[in-house]
Amino acid sequence: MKSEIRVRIAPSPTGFFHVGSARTALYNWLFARHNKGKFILRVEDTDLARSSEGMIQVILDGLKWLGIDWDEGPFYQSKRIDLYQKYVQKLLNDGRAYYCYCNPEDLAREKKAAYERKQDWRYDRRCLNISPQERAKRERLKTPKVVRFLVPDTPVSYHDLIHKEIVREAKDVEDLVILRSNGIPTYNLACVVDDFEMGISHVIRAVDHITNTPKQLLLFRALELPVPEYAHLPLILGEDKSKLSKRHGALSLMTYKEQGYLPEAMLNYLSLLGWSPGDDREVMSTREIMETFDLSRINPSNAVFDEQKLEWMNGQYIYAMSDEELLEQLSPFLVTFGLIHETDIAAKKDWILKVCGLVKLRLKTLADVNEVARYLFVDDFEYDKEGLQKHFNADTIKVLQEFLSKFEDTEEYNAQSIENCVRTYAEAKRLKARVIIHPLRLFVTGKQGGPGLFEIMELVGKDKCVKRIRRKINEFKEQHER
RNA sequence: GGCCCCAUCGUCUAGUGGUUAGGACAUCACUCUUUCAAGGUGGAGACACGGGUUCGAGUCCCGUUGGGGCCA
Repeated sequence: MKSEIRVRIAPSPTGFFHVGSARTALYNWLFARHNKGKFILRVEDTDLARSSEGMIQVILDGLKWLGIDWDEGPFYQSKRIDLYQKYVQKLLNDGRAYYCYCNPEDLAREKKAAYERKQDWRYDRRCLNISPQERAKRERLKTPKVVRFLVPDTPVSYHDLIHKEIVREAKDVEDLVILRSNGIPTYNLACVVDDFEMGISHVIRAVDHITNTPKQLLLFRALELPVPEYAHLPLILGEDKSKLSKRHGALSLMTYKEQGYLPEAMLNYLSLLGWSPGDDREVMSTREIMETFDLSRINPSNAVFDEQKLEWMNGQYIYAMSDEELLEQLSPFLVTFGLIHETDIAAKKDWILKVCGLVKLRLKTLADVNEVARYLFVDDFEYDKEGLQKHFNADTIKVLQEFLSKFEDTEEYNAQSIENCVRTYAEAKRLKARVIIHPLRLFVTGKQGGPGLFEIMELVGKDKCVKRIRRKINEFKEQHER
């Protein structure tokens, strides 16, 4: 019987959760759910100076938004320092680690100088065989000391689930620090201890950690602990093709939420960035993705985040929603853009539902509603400049003025009656319907395009339509009477 | 400077020795429409390069180039 699948994500709280970290979380989660395993959340916050409650919250919020739930944790490394120290002590006792009294600034300087001379630099183990007298002296002077791992002189190799065989020569691994002078463990040590303690079966992380893996493997071996499987995911790159970082502010997960992207669309898009189901499916439900997901179908090469495709995918999801669902998702945006008061939403529900049906196809993001449908809600909207050039002239003003009087006289008021009114008027005047429709649309909506004009006018309401048309007519007259 | 990872249309990808190299986004044209979108149809667009291996390489091996990453 196969033992339980247990995976984790181990983000460090930087106050920023970008789509790359989100994708790593997603793949771990998909893998766990697909295999009926456990997904564990662990916060790597040993770098105390840089983490805070708020920064951790950003990550939790991001995961919750995407609908990624975890089975255990969050565990905080900052609360497990004693545990790590115990393991460090064991390595020390076994002669697999040693104290190093070197001044970090000195080493950094040496290293920098070496790089400037275009030379490689590795720690030379100068503290490994320090004399007892020297050691006593340093201890007496309370010289800060770190613990270094004594890297064995054997090559390390392992089978990466995505990259196949990976081999690393011992000479290419330096004696890494595992415990800082302040008693805080470094990343690699804490990671190994936790992966063991938490029973992690598969470490699925981004490829920028691939160089840490041999070090961790050596640590596992020295500690005589079982080793998990490894899968190193390709990186998500920004448009400049560099690794995602704080610099790519736009690629913060929550920015997408604010811009009106749906979590399902984001999840779907992210799932396809580095993985594919093997056939031509693209728009897939989370369940479908979960069922199909397989580590063996991950593409090893880095991928550029394509915002346009995300937009397209989001549009697909919006279009697939029912009017009721859309209303729900859209409401906060309507309020934010000042299109409606929160308190009026319930009362106007039926009307908004109709609006949803009308604009659904034209929304790529929820935030697009302000641009696409503003005129349906409020009177202060912009008039398309090019449209005005085309239709804001004496001829159309004359036509619309005549039309307006007919229009005001109509008794019934719905899309059908409006259309009848427009078409009978056009026929009577031997005009093509579009000669009226185009300027009419511009005057009522400020736009040259959009949903069917008659449906729009029904939703805007007769009074407002009349008011808007008249406003434009008067404006024209004022400009030309002088 | 050392080490590591990667390499199919602009972008995301399918391809696992024999394919007219397939799909999606974006793009262009046509179509539909009162218009804009969406849709439909069609077009343009890729195996980085050089050596091998093989009857036959996008597919396997080596090198070059390019891109990316890591080095408390």
